[in-house]
Amino acid sequence: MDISNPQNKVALIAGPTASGKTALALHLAKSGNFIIINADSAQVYSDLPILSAQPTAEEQRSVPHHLFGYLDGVTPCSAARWAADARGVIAHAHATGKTPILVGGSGLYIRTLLDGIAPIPEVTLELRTEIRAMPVEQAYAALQHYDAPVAASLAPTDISRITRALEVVQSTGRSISEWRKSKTGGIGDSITLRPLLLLPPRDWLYKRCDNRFEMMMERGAVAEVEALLLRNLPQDAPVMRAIGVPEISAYLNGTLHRDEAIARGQIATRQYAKRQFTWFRNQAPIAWPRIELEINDSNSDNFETIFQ
RNA sequence: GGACAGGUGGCCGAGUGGUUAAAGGCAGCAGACUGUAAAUCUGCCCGGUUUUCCGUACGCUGGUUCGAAUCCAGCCCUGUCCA
Repeated sequence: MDISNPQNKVALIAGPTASGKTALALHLAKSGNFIIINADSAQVYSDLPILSAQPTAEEQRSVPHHLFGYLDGVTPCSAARWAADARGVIAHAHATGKTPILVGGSGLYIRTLLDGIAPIPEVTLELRTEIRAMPVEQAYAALQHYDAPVAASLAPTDISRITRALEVVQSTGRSISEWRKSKTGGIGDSITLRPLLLLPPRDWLYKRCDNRFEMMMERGAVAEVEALLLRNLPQDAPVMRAIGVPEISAYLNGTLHRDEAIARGQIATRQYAKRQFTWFRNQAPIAWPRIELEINDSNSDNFETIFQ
C-alpha cells in the first residue's frame, strides 16, 4: 500500500455523451495531483480522435491522460480488456501518489472494472467470425440446441447476446450462465470510489448533441472517416460502427447529402445519449450521486467535493 | 386558363366499400443490459385513468350506401406538363 495515497481514491465522472464530463474532469483535474482515464468504448481507438470526441491534444497535455486513442481500429476492444488496462493505470497512479479520475459513458466498462466479470476464456477469432456470420434465426436455433435455457432467456432477435452465448458454449463447452456465476477482476472493494453521475436536462443535452456533431463535421470528421474507410476494416469492427462513421460514409459514397448525414449523425448521437441516460439512471448503484444540472464553467467548482 | 398526378395519424408511406384507430418505416417516450456496449434488444406511441369500452380521425363541404379513408359532386391546396 502506498503511504501517499492511503485511501486508493478513484474519482468517477460518468454520464451520457455531451453531458459535459470531459470539461468537468479537466477543470477539476487542474486543481491537484490527478490523472484522467478514459472510460468510453469508442475513445479508445486511435482512428477517431474527432468523431469519438477525445480531448484535444492540448487538453491532454495539460493533465496526464490515459487510455485515449491507445488501440488501433483493427483491435476490437472489450469490457474486460479495457478494465484490465484501466486497472493497470489506476495501480500505477496510486503507486505514484496520484488520484485517477475515470471519465466516460460506457456503463458496462465501468461496471466491469468495479465489479469484475465472468472469467470466460478468450474465444478464438475463427469461431467468433464464423458465428457472427450467421443470420439471427440460425444463430438462435443453434443456441437452442447447445444451450436451451439461455436461449429461452433471450429475445430470438437479440443477435448480439445470442452470438455471445453461442460462442461461449461452443468454445468452452459450458453455458454462459454457468460462467456468469462468478466474477473476477473487480477493484471496487479495494478502492475508495468517488462517483458522480451527470444526468442533465434532456433538452439541454440534446442541443449539445446536435451542436457537437456539427462541430465535428467542421473540424475534420469527414477526413477522419475517409482515412478510416481506406483501411478496409471489417464492417462490424467497433470503430466502424461508432456514431457518425456510417452516416459520414454514406455521405462520402454519395448515398446521403451532407445535410442529411449531419441530421442522421445528430439523431444517432441523441439516441445514444438517451440509452446511456437510461443505463446510468437505472443500472448505476443508487448510492451514486446524480447531478441533474446543466454543467458549465460557472458551476464546475461546486463538484470538487467529489474528491474529498 | 387547360391536362394529368396527388392531398392519410409528428414525418415518410400502405390501404381503393365492411374483418381499419387505419400495414410498414422514421422520429419520440419508457425499459432491458456481465467480454465488439457509440453494440444489441423489448414495450408504448390519436385522446379519455384499466377495458373485449367511449370519443375523435384519412384536405374541406355535401351526397350515395345498412356501412366510406376508400364511390359521386363541388370547393381548396400541392406537383408536373400544355398554353
